Amino acid sequence: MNTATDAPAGASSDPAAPVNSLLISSVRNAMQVMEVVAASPEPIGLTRIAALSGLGKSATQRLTHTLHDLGYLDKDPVTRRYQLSVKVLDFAYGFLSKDALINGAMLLLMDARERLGQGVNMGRLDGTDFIYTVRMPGHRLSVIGGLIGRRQPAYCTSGGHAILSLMPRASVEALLDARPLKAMTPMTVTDRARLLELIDQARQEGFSVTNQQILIGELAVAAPIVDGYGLPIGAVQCSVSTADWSFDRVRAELAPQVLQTANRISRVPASHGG
Amino acid sequence: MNTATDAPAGASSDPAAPVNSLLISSVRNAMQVMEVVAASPEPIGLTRIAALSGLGKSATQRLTHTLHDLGYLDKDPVTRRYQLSVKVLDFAYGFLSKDALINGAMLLLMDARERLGQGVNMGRLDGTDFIYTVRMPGHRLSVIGGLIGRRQPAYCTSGGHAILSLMPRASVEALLDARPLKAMTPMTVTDRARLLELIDQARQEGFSVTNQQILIGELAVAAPIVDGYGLPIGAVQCSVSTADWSFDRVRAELAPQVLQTANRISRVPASHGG
DNA sequence: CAGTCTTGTATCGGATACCGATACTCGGTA
DNA sequence: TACCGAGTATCGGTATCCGATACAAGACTG
Repeated sequence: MNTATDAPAGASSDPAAPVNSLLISSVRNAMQVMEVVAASPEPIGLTRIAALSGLGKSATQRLTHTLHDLGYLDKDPVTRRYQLSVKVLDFAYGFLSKDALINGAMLLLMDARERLGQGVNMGRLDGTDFIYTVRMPGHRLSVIGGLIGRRQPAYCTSGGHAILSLMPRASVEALLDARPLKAMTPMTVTDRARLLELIDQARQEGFSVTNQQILIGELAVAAPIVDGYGLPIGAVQCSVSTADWSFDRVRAELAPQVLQTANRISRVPASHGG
Repeated sequence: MNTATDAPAGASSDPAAPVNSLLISSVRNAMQVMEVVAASPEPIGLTRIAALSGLGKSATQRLTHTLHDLGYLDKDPVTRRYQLSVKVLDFAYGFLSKDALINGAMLLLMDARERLGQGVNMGRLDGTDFIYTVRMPGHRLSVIGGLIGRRQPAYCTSGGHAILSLMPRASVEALLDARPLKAMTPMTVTDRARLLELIDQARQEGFSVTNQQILIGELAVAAPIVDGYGLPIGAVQCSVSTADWSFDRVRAELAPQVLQTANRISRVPASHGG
């Protein structure tokens, strides 16, 4: 019974070219489970994983079992809840260790931290998010929770503004329209036009300073890193507390240093894909 | 308890309990692909992935396609080679952000870095490896390549010795026997008896100092972190260059501080699973 | 402590969708 | 031009997932 007429129904609707390569659903499902577990703020049980991932209980059971067996999920023997295991750091290491930008930037970031006396970070755009790839914590607690892989919506981070400032207008607008602009704090700018202004300003000045957009009491400054063609591939970022810093002082004292560091990284020979 | 009466060889084979839950092979395969790509020192093509993972070309094609489509693999449009994408950092963040030990230790590690004037790290055991979970780079280049997720055989790292020193003798021997003791440098101790001595010494002193076991020119010192039951759950580690430090000076000046830091972390209330 | 609910574990069979085999496209090379 | 190696695509058989279902084990109620 060759279901000749039965075109590739289901999700992908492109009638023209649903070529070979449909997705392998179990992989999709397994990754879904991994993401659900990763996103859960605490160890998570089977039923909950099934609910959040939209998979059936049986499927979830086999998936968790498989992932546990492969060593990617730890399972509390008494509560039977799952969480990610250390093994996922292998992927992080695989990524970090061969990313040219990160390796080229490390020393310059360490230098910058020393000169600034503040923690500095590096990150890049992924979809509509700004995601941290390097964190150099400063001398004091300051920005705790400074972990690699943290994501924040690009529109409300200085790093996001810095990168967007060197992207074509159309891409910027597409990103802003891609999802609703939610306020994270009472200070968060969610007005589309105002955001475009801020991004324009960042383009003119070479850096972006944001005021408590993500977190009350946090000022952040960032400058874009560019590749050989002048396209933005990341940003250097530094955040400080309003307890110790004013917006203007950040602009005057930190911004130039952050900008300089970003420029230096941009010039590191093989930092960019080219 | 499956005492080693007669383990029927072959694949799964445990005659008693081949219960439900066999592994989902596509997931196994997908993860295999991810690991191969992660382990490859440079972007890697389809054929090579297939060869290294032991999968067929068709299967590999669909797996890479799927993983690419899901956003876990980046594909160079011209060379058609794959590498891990930033997205894998989501898993790292998912793990790091909810690991109690890491969160509890962060501030103390920053403190330690400041007091020592040296970079400090934290890590734990995973299988036979010591794996870094926190890296606080020091003021100078010193140990570059200091990336999260890096693995090293436990038997030739100070962190490994520190952790092993508080494990039951049988477990230690099992670990040492689990795989051949290879020398990473001419200085690497690969004699089983000698390793046991070093681990014993670490137990007595509370810390372990190693001399160029992994890398020529690198001295390292580490002390174990314990949970409420006195069981080792990680180690604080610090490595310095033989250019600036002697073995004895590390013992005299760094070891006590490292030990103290590890003890402090051990006492952080909710740092351990309990 | 019995009843009830919720969560995890297990089994089974049918339809699905993986994977092996095979062939085509495309660049680079001799 | 012929050759070669790497990536891409198609197709069908059958191994294998997943839905449906039922059982076991705590947790909470009354």
